[in-house]
Amino acid sequence: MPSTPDAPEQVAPRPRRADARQNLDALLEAAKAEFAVAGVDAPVRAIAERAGVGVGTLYRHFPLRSDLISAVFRREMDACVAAAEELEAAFPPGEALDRWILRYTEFVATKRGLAAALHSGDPAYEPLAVYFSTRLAPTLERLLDTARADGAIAQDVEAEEFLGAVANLCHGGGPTARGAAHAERMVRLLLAGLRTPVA
Amino acid sequence: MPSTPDAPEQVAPRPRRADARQNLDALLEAAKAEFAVAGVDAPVRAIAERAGVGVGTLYRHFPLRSDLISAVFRREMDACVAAAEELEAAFPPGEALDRWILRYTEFVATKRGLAAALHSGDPAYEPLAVYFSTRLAPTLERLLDTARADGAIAQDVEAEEFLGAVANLCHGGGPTARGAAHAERMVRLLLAGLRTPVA
DNA sequence: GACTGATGCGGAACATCGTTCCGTACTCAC
DNA sequence: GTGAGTACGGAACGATGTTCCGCATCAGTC
Repeated sequence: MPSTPDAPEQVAPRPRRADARQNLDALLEAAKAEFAVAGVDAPVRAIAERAGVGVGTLYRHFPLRSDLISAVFRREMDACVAAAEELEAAFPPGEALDRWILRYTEFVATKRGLAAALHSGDPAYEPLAVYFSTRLAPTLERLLDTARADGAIAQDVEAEEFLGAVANLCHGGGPTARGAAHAERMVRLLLAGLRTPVA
Repeated sequence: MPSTPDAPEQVAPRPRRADARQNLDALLEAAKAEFAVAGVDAPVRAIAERAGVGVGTLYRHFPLRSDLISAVFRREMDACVAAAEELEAAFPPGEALDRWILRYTEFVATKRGLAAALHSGDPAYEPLAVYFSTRLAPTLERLLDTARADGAIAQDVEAEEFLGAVANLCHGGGPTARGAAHAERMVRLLLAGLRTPVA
């Protein structure tokens, strides 16, 4: 990851007081959970309540709704990137790739409404899109390169393109349970496709 | 258009009283105008005010917000289909095709937020998606067939696929003025592509 | 043309949302 | 322990979608 500073600082620095740090973490966790069940349009009050905190506290840490969304997603993207490193260490390249893509699928599946937010034209989400490209894409690219060098996959594919395809598979079908299963089948199909020798 | 009844009746029949019919038309016109400037999320009160009626009147005609959206879009899709017939009569096949696609582009451009609504999973929008496929796609298919028979275009393309591509070109770039110009350039490029002889 | 029941209208009222504000409580360095 | 400053909670505000009902208006009938 060449052009990204190692720890892209939060917009606001981490709070000095211990209770504030605890609340911030609780908010991020609660927001993640609410987003998973209600999409990114989850009510602010529900998030605050789940975190055991008042809405004022939420707004202290995240002045705009989009700030909270961005923070949660950056956090989960970072976790996704970290998972890649663990998987690379624990599994052979082909299997690491498969496992990571399914991990990524899980990430995307809990982000109902995110695509709409990103395409809403609201400039508040611009940094999130950039973060997506500069963190996730290089990670997958590395996994793909390693797997290809190992002979695990045959096809050549753009990392960003592949990430987009998987995201579309997970979102396009709607939020039904049937849709989720369908999405996973399609993703596995994509992964199988990577094994197919080039014509 | 084989499987579509000629006049797919409104969910509610047209009102008996003359003033009610007038208000309904005013609401549809006002909603179209508001959607064009504010997207489909335009406030209900703004639509009612532009139509010169109270919100109660709006909700009498369209019990759910999605009912109003559906009604406006069906009306505009019908106008789009009607435009095709006029263009076919007035222009040679190739030019009729071009002009219709640009007409369709204009239609899609004023529908910010519609794609998100359609993919929201809300079943209220299902009939709208069906109407899209059963009205617009056959229309374009006829235009394409005629143009191909006339030798105006060389490529073979699925009507629905082409409609989707144009819609994505118009929505994907965001709602900026630059985006609109960009979209039209890309659409014209697509149309030019249809002329390219097959490899 | 007047009458009258049915039809439709307007906008106040309600619930919910994102966001702001400020008195109060807590924390932490000394 | 103490004080200064940080952070908290939730009431309050404005905007939204939606409901409700007293009142106006229309369209047949005599």
